[in-house]
Amino acid sequence: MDNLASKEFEPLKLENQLCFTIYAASRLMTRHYQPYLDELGITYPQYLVFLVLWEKDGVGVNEIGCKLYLNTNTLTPLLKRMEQLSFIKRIKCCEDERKVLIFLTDKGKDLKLKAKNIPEEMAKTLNCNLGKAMCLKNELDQLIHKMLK
Amino acid sequence: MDNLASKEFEPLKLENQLCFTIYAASRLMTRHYQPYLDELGITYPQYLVFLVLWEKDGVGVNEIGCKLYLNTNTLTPLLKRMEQLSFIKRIKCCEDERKVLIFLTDKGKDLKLKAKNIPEEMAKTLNCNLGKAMCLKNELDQLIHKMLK
DNA sequence: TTCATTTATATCGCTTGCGATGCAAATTAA
DNA sequence: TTAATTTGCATCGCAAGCGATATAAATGAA
Repeated sequence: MDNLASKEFEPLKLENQLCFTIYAASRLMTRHYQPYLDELGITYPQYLVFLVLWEKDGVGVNEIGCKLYLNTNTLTPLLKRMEQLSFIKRIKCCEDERKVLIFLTDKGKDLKLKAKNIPEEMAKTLNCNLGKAMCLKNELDQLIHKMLK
Repeated sequence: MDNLASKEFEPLKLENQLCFTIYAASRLMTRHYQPYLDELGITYPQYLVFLVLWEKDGVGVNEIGCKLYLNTNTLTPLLKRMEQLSFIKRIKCCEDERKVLIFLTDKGKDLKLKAKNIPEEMAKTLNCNLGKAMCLKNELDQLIHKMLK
């Protein structure tokens, strides 16, 4: 890290941008998942919605949004596509007619089995040690926490 | 990190996904830049193109794409919008008529001065130590390197 | 030279992502 | 109870991203 010691650290150089590294890592990660998700017939953001629903379904749109930091203007069309693919059902809540509850269909539930090995595959292909990955995740979580304030 | 020690580490849990953390950090980072970029009248991906061009302009579309890991199908419309805003000029290369060289206009060059303090502002608002940030960046660069192979 | 291949960029269609806005149901205040 | 406000979701419009495909210029092979 000569850049740190050197007096000519250039803040506007691309290679010094943490933000760009995160941005690039995110897009490359999505690409890296794609072949595996293609097999399941889903996209990466849809995969994230599944991760939420596999833990607990019958939740409102906004509850999914809170967990993924996504607004309804992104989620509504995304969820409609997932419904079109019959992975989920969108059902109006009886107690509160404003709410739309999201339920997994059998097809959606079954997908969990097919997805089971994806994290392992990722770790393998990225030659990624679990401890190190969780450490990196922790650093990023701290950054996220600062940005949410 | 009890998850690491515990036998019930659930690979499909959202909170255990490094990929999601990177994805979330990327989007939140873009949001975090937005007020600053709004002042300049540019978007975040456009800012990245500027970072490339401020270092060296008169480059081909593909050279920008290599540095940002973006393809021409993303860059062409993006660069056309930047030209519409008269930040850049797209000029056919004489020696090789296939190439389109991207040049900054004066307006585009002047923007560098206005952007000068953005990295510093970011570090400040994120309460981010330079050494730690570069360390995190280094970790992510290693991950990126694995995904590019 | 002529035709096939490669290279550089562009076009098309689709899915995010999100600001601005709309709308109906629920809640609160008066 | 009635009106104002809040809440939850949807719609619209635009800018990325990107796979698939197209096109024209350059290069290479015959």
